[in-house]
Formats: sequence, C-alpha cells, structure tokens
Amino acid sequence: MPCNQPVAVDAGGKRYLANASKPTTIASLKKSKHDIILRVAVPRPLFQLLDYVPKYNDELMGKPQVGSRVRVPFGHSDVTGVIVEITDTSEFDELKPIHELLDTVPLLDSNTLKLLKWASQYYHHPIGDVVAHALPLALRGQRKVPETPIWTVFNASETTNTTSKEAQVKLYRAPKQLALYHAIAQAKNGIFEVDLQTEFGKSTKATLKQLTQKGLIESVNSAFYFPHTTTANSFDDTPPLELTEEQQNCLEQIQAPKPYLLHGVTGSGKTEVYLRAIAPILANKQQILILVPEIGLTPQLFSRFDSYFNSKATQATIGKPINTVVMHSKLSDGERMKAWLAAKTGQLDILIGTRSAVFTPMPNLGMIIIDEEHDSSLKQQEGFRYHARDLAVKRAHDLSIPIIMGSATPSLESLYNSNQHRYHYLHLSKRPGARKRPTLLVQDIRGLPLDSGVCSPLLSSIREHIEAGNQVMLFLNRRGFAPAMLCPTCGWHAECPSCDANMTYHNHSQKLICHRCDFERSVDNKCPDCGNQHITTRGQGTERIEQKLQTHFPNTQIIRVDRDTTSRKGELQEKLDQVNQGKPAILIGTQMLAKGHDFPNLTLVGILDVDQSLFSTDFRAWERLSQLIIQVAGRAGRAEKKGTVMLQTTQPDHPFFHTLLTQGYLAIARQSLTERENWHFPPFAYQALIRANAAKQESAITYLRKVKEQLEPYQSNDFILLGPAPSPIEKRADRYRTQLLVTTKTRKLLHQALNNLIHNSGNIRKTGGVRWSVDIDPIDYA
DNA sequence: AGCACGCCGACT
DNA sequence: GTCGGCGTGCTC
Repeated sequence: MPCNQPVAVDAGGKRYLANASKPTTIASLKKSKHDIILRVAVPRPLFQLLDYVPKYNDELMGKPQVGSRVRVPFGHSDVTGVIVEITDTSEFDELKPIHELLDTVPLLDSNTLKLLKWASQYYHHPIGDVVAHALPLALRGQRKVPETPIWTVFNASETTNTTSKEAQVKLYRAPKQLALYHAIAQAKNGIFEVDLQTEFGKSTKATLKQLTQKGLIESVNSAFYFPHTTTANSFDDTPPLELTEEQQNCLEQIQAPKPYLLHGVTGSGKTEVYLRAIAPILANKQQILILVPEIGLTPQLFSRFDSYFNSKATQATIGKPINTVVMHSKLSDGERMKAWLAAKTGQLDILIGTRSAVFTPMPNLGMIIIDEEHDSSLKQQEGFRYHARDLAVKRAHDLSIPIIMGSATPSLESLYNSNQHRYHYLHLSKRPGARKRPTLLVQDIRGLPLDSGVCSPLLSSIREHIEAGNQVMLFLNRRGFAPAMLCPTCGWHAECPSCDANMTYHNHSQKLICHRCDFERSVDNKCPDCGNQHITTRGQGTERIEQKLQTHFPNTQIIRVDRDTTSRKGELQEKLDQVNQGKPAILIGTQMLAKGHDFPNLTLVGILDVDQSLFSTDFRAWERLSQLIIQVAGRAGRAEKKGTVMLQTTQPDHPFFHTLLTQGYLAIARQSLTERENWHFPPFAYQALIRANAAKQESAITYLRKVKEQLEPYQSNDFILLGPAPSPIEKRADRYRTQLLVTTKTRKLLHQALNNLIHNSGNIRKTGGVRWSVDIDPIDYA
C-alpha cells in the first residue's frame, strides 16, 4: 500500500511539529536510528522544532531533559535553544548532535512549555521566539544559573551516614564545628551555605572545610539561592481592616478554580479582596502571580502585600514569612534573572510583574491576579503580540486554579465573557471611605477662545481649586510643546524625513522630535524654503500648556508627567512623591498620569482633547475614552471635598456624554457592546491583522495582495477580508506600512485560514525586502 | 534571522 | 571575462 500520502495538517493542530516546506509523510515518520531525539526551539523565526541527538558523553553533563537549554549547531553557526520535546522518531535520517547541554536542572517545566506551545500556535508566532520570551534576558544566552553549595551530613542518602552521636564524640573539643554540624544535620534536605554564613558568621567557610576533612559533611549539590526579601517589620500588629459586606460577599464567591471578573469602582477596595483571597492560598504553601500594567503603583502595591502578609495577624494564619518581589521594567538583567529563578525554584511566594511575568515558571502556582485587566499595556505591541490577560486565563485554566481580573472599568471583552458566563462577575459598587462621587462637567468650547488649549471656564476653575489649596490635573494626549512648526509665509512645515509626520517642537530642549521614530534635530532659525526668519508653532502639547499655566499661576507648582519628563529611572516616582505631599499643584500629563495613582488633594481634573477620541475611526476609542474619564473621576475628590471632572468638547450634546453621565460606565459598555454586535466587531467576531512593511509601498501592497489571494478561498459571510490598505500610520522610520484585516465569525475559521497561510507562506514571493507579521486579536490598528 | 547560493548588469 | 546586487531557499 502506498503510504506517501501527505498527512492532513490538523487545523488547530501541532503545526510546529510538521515541516512547513516538506509536508510530513507517513513514510518519513519511520523510526530513526537514534532512540533519543531532542526537539529544540531555536531563536530563529521558524515555526518548527529542530531535531538533534544528545552528545555522546552527555552522561558527564547530565541527562538532557525537556526545558533545558542546549547549544546546538544551526546552519553555519551555533545557537542556544531549549529542548521542548523528547521523542524517538524523526523524519530526518541524519541528525546532528547537540554541542552542549547547558542546564542540568531544566529552566522551564512542562506546564510552562505547554503554555508556550499553545501560545505559539494561537498567536501564529515562531516557537523559538515564544520560548525566548519566557526566559529572562540573562538566561537567553549560554550563561549558567548561579548556584551556591548545599551542605548535608556525609552520606546523607545512605543508611551508613554519620550519626549525631559519632559527631558529638569527634567534635567534643570543637563547639563551633559541632554547632555548625547540628545545623546541617537538622536540615532534612540540606542547607544553603549562604544560610549557614548568615547564622554563623564569616568563619563559616573555614569551619565547613574542617568538617568536610573529618568526613562529617559533604556538598554534593548546589542550587540557586534566593534570600528573604521582607522589608516589613514582621511585628506590625495593626489589625487588618474590617471587610465591607460587599467585599466579604465577593470574597466568599471566589472559591472555584475559574476566572473571576472583579468590577470594583475606584476606591472600593479591590486590593483588600485580593489580599484576603490570596491568604489561604499562601497558607497552603502555594505561589501567587500578580500581573499589573506597565507603569503602575508597583512600589505601593509591593509594600501593601509585603506588610499585609508579614504582619503579626496574617502570620498567625499563614505561619511562614512571605517573599514578594516586583519585577519592575527597570530592574537590571541580573536582578530580573534572580527574581525569575526565585519564582521558578519555589523560593518566591508572590511575584508581581508586568505582562512578560505571565510566562514565569512557578512550580506551586495557586492563583493569578490581574490588576487593571482592561489596560492595553497587557498586550504586547511588537513582535510576539500576545495578550498577557488571555494567556493568564489559559494558564489558570490548565492548572485548574482561580484567576481574578480586577478593574474599575472592565474591558468590553471581559464584560462579554461575563455575560457568556465564562467569567464569574463580581461587583464592588460602594466606596467604603464614603468618598463623594465627583461631578462630571461637559464644557462646551464652541466659540470659546482656547488659551494653549485651555478654555476660560476651565482656567477659572483651576484658579478656584488652587486658591482653595487643592490639586488640579490636566490631560492631553500629546507631549512636547507644539505638534507643528510652520512658516506663515510659504506654508512650509517641519516633517520627519523618515515618516510622513509633523515633527513636534520641544521648547525646553529647542529640538524637533518625531514621535513616531524618535528622530530629533535642532530647530530651524529660518524657513528652509523661503528664508523667512519668523517661523511659528501651531497646536498644543503638554510642554506648552505647562509654560502657559506657569504664567497664569506663577506661584503654583506645575508638574508635567509624560515620557519626556520621566524617562530617567525613578523620575516618575520623584514627581509622584512631590504630588503626594499634597501641596497645591497643577499636574499636566498624558495617559500615563491616569494609571492607578491616588493623589491626596486632587479635586479638579480637566480632559482637554475629548473630541479626538469622540471622532476617532478606531471602534475602541469610546471604550478607551470612557475608561479614562471613569479612572480619573475615581481619583478626584475626598470624603470632605467633592471632585470635579471637566471635559472640553465641541460636541456637548453627543449621546456619549449623556449615557456616561446619567447611567455610568456599564451603560456605555452595554451600548457599545450592542453596537459591536451589530457591526460584527470583536468580541462578536474574531480578528487578525496581517501587516507588511517595505521601503516601497508598492512592494508591501503587492505582498499583501498575494496573501489575500491565499485567503480568498475562505471568503464568505463569516470570513471577511479588508484591504490591503496603507496603515493609519502610513510611513514610519523609512518604511511604508500596510495591512490586511481578517474578520471571522468563529475562532476556528480564523485559525484554519492562518495555519494554511503560514504553511504556504513559502509559496508567496517576497520582493523588495518585505517584512510581515500577524497580530491576533489586535487592539492597535495603527 | 542569518547565510550561501545563483543568476544578471557594469566595470578594472 | 569577474564583482556584487538582491531574490530564493534552508537551517534538524
């Protein structure tokens, strides 16, 4: 019977197992002459694993295991990859041996690898790159895991080991050695040298040597060691807060291993619910993973967790000190690696981190928490475009553990999932502090002159609030001084040479900066076209507003928070600390100001460019605008001081405001969901955005036309192709950007089509240096 | 991704 | 005649 029929490639299936160019045949699946085959993910854009055989004397290095790194020959060079599978069959006859096994203890456990393989298929992204994302930068190369010795009594595993009695006899005149010996003998699985050093001082090393020479102890093992991190004084005996009835009710519902959407208005005490939900998991000696937005209140969050779990009251029920680590974006590579290894070796109890932390192996993971689950920074917007929230839900599902997603303004996707009973919806509607709900004012700016983007009613409001000793916050989604620099005589304006974008004028640095590619140059002192020496600027940026307000309020502190003023390490925190002193101040910033900060005396918030969102072509613009408004509204006002949020718009009668003001976020969300259903937008449909860019627009468009041809057979009412078209940001860093949007009725259809596309992508001619990528569940269409 | 192979144009 | 441009294919 002829058996060279191609095996059908399973749609949702294990594409990375198959060879993309040569379809797997039954004939080729014969047993290879080797009985151990290592299937390795290499850091190259390949959708398959590569097969290798172990090195002949691997016994010396240890047994190759799934999850260990290996140095392997690849083409003409060497690369560091990770063993993802071990089998005994290969479709290749001649397999190269690996060069070196780099880890005797695997870096990634099978659960983590399972998640990574799933992610590679779901996001249609090369497995090697996905696996690399799970490792800290410091371990993506050949660097060995730093290890410290573990000491045990001699022959601990044998029955003939030294008894304590013998030791006592041998050491009767050496009390120091005896004490050390006892410490080692008491530790069942051995004890870290570092721990002995902290207990017995710096002569420990010498004492250990003496004991070894006497044949009483030995060190056959070593492992990564992570010191205890608690900064809280574990004798903090402030009693824990009393939960409100609502909080208690939510907490009681969090029991089953399933996803929970915790919709809690700002100030309703979501964190308190997290803490209580976590405590029994920690008491059960399990670990906790907490995902937070990129720039959050991580230091505050850390101390909240650290002090709560190491307080006297909590310790009474948990019974062991709790190690918490925050993986900041600004940790050094070495520090990151240590935190990662601590989690991976189970020496860390709570890991707080941004989206990439979702891949951290944690052997005893018992619960996942996602704070601000609606935040777009949970989705990676470059390369491997994963959504940390969705992967976390998958991870929790695989492990059968609960996951709590908290937000004051849940994403429409999560609200929809709650409606579908995929997530269990929990609501915290009350603010325990009895803080008053702020007033939302829609300010009609039609016919009003704007002074640097601020209308006069807002300006007088600012004055009132400052004079009353309060703080004011202004939002504008554009940094810099002015978004345009132009010549009033001939119409010339400064453009980025690499992007089709106006360069933004930054007054302070006297520079023109392109906000798309970060190219900067000095300002022109005369028009390069007509020589006119009086070039002017147009439009508003945070920097100009700062300057202008300073002239209006010369004695008030004005604090600008945007990427330009917070790029230095700790600079954001410095600024926030200033605000937290509570003195009257005006804060001016971009979106980054909206995230999670709680300012003591904030009573007025102004959103200056509401219209931009109102008229955006992005169907998610309303969702983002209402989230921004609700988030900042939640920060304005105190128990005794009512807050005000003023929205500047030329469309005061827009139904958006009416719904949001009279009925709140859930009403807007419900309305938006209905609209999305009617228009067949996510979450009622599934999308993939296929992007291509090239030095010439023509090449990118031509490429996507061919991609479209491949997908055309799938076209139907349930499978719609839109494009190819130039991206909203058409040119960036000397490359033209184009896109093709796929919208489908079912997820299955989307994956089938993309699997087929990638399987055949080798057949699509790529000319003109086209680079392409796939974005599953896109949220950014630029 | 990187790298080699190969096939066509303009040069000492 | 060849040097090198990029288009194409492959890495177990």
